[in-house]
Amino acid sequence: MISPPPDAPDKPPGKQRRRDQILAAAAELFARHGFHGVGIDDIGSAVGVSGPALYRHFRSKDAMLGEMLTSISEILLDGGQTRADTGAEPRTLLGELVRFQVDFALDNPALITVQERNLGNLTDPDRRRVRALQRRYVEIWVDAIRAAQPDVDEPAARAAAHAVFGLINSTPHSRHLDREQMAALLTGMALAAVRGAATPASATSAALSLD
Amino acid sequence: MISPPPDAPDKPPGKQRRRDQILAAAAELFARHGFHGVGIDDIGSAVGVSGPALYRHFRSKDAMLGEMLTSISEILLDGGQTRADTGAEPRTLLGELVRFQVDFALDNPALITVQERNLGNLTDPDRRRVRALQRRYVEIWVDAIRAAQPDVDEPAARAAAHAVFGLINSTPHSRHLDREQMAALLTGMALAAVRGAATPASATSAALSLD
DNA sequence: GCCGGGAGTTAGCAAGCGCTAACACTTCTC
DNA sequence: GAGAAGTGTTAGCGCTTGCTAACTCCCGGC
Repeated sequence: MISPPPDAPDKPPGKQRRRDQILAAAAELFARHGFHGVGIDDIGSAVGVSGPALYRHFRSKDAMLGEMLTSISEILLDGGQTRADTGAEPRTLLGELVRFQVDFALDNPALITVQERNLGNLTDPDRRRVRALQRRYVEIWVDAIRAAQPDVDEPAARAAAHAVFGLINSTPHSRHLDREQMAALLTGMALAAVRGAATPASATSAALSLD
Repeated sequence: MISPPPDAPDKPPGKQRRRDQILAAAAELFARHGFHGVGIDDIGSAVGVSGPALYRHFRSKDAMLGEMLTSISEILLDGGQTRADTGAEPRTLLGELVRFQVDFALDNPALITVQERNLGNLTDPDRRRVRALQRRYVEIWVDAIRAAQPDVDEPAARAAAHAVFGLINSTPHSRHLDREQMAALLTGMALAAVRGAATPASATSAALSLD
């Protein structure tokens, strides 16, 4: 499920594959039933081993969720950062960020679902780590939005970023379009929504008027 | 001898108040920790009673979630249906629907969160009921979107509706604006997003161009 | 003044949970 | 070919969970 590993950590490659396989299965189950709704045995049998064998690869069930969510956050932050570092034109950068988030959400629906729903099930240190990474990712978006639309103040841009995430991450809940159509639709809607975040007071009446 | 099974929501008003109080507390807890992450004792102590007292009001913990989610879905469907029945002009109706959903999300963040995250924890019959109600609500939106923008085909309109729900329901995750500003921002973004759902193939390039 | 039943209490059960212990088998390495 | 390391197994522990049982208290109606 994890499309590209963030980087190849200096672990034995065979063991790393097993870990990833377990994490992918766990992500699917966590997404469907929630963290506490999934047992160790469920995860084990999903990868063809039974129960406690997982403790050869992870210290605890909490550690699985922790590693899952930190790796997602690192992938997103990394992807966002490299795109921001290109110094592209504001509207182009915004389009790139949207595309990136859309692609990730479409390719990893289970991971997106887990990240949205199970942040509260992390241990305190893990949650702090993930929150910090997420905050930096949001900051990239806030800067990009404000660069493209200077009339949006910072709190509004932050709220707008979260709203756009909600829009894009709605992917797992609707599956009636093929991938390319869905990507195009979400990209178009997300960019339009960002434009709609400007001058929110008048946006409503403008939207209600006929064009 | 054995007291009657308490599962009739339309009974004495005093008892009804207690039920609602319990459901509100449970919603808050379910939203924060997930269904399986909350114990009967947690819910009880949140309303000032301890543990098994809740079984005077609900048949089971599953029944609490079931009643919670069905009542949300009924409220949303009802609100959507009455607005659709006014026969208002398409763009006006769309604005009304957006406003309605925005208000509900801003006023009931815990309920919105539970509905988004804990549908999978329902019993099978409850889930079927909730799903049916939700489908009818989405259908109202699909019709409204297509009435306002006939060039959007039905599957795209359905996906767009889900995306707009994701946008609006992102409310619980961002709390840096006051209620009115937040409502205006979300309304503006949602309506812009719906407009952006038209002609998705060209929307991306259009959005990337300078205005 | 009693009494029937709604609403609460504590004790405790059966099941399920995460996790450890002890052991078995395969695969490198020297 | 022996040992180490890695990956799996089953048995079972201690704890928590949802829920029931048995009992108490309060309160309105006759």
